[in-house]
Amino acid sequence: MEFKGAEAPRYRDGAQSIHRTAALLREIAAARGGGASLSKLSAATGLVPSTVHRMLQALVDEELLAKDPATRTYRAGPLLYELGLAAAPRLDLRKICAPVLQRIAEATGDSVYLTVRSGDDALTLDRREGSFPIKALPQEIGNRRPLGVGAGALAVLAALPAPEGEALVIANAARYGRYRLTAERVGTELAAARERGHTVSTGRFVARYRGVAVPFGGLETPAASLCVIAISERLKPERIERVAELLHREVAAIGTLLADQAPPEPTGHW
Amino acid sequence: MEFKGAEAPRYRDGAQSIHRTAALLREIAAARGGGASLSKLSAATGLVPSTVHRMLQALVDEELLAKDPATRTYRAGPLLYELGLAAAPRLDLRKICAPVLQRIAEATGDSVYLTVRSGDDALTLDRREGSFPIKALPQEIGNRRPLGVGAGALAVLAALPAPEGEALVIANAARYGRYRLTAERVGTELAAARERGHTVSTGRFVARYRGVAVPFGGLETPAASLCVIAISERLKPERIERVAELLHREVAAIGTLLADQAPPEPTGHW
DNA sequence: CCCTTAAATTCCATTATGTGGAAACATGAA
DNA sequence: TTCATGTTTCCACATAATGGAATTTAAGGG
Repeated sequence: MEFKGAEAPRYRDGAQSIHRTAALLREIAAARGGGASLSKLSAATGLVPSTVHRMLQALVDEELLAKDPATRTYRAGPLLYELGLAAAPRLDLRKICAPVLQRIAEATGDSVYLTVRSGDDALTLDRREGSFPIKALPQEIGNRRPLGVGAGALAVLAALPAPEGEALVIANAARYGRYRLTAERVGTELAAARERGHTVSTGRFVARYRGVAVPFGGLETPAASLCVIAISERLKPERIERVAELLHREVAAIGTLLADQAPPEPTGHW
Repeated sequence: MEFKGAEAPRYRDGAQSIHRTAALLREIAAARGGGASLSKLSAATGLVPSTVHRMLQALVDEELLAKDPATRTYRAGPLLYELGLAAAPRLDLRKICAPVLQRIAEATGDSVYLTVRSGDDALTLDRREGSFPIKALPQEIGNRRPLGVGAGALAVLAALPAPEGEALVIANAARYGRYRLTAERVGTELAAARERGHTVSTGRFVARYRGVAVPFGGLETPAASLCVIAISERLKPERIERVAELLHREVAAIGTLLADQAPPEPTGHW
């Protein structure tokens, strides 16, 4: 058995299949909207199509994934939902931030995103739609992308201590190409974001939308960000500033909410 | 490689590892409270301990599971939660039933459970606590057990067409031993439940609690049940009848809610 | 405390299992 | 139609997963 793709086997023992399976699952959670095709998954994981096909079939058999026969795309399946129920987080950031998202959506009329770090990825943890008729919904709840891709995911990086953030940019270097980015570029943006206190999306990947995000957490609590996204015309420079200020105020509010909540439980994840 | 346990390889191709992994994950979701130990998982899956150990380690590496170092038990990990987010169900039974559970909890003062079918298992989809100080909380959200074990899971069976229900009892025959049950016994209880319209737990597995459940769904919508659980003293025969009537009324209410909702989407799961 | 038992973990020779190349088969575009 | 792209099946091969045995660690019991 040879390796086709770039990633050398990062882990030790006889568990290649489990690591490959996990990589596939994460990759499927990265797919927007419709789901992921076999060839996309093959390219993204560096596994040959026949292997991916066989694995996907087994995962569908187990209902970990579901296959749309019309489009031949794969998406997260019922068993994943059910297993997720059993993994209720200790610190339910989604619940805690729900009223905050609501408030921002009402105040701005635009879409609001809560993004957190998960390993090398940014994860869309929650979303609220604003009242403005043209919805900017580039991300679904549960979607993943490399840290640094887009305003929300860049702000998550900015929530981390600088050395850690930069290390993650390096770690993700190989993945940025798919988003028309480079590690250098992300590094520069990250530094700029630290200066400014907020991020603005470059519109490099999704042209018609623009986003503003403010980081929070990163030490006791997970690195995260609040992000407002709208069509570009609705986010001209002067409004960006106003939205950023609003987000900063709400981040402060979350800070006090978290201080109340978080009894430093030794066990486990957020 | 030989097979130690009872189950012969149910699936075809070169995907043993994926099926074993899925079995492990399901088994961990079956564990109450603290989590599952390696030996329990080994026994439950029929895999030798060294194999289970290696797989669990890999799953923990991937954060699909988390290990409590103190008790050396395994439970669902953060990545499962995150992947579950991406698998939002089309028909969100949990959301739809939320107000119903709330109402029942307030009316009875006892714990209320929403249980659904997932393959050969019953799955605790949601729970609400009543005001009575002694809480009957034998199940956590996300917990699994074989269909037929306990009032709620027996009522789920009763929601299915009789032949299908009986077939599932046969399919689960080998698993009932762990719950001090037999397929015959479950079959009898199931028949009785169909007569009566509701189930009452025998208290065979959890002695100090008693439960009453009423089935619903099973055709267009997934087989499910509403269940009220309390300490045995609070569920004497005459109160059981009154609670069962209340549950029947609420089941009817769900029926109309579902009729409004469910646009028969061809794709996928509930 | 020490002794016994059970469970968890590591090790490693063996081979069943997963692999990936190649070829067949679909699908959709021009 | 033909061509190009993506999906699926097939199968000989060698790697990766396996499980028995040995070792280590923890949990009781007296």
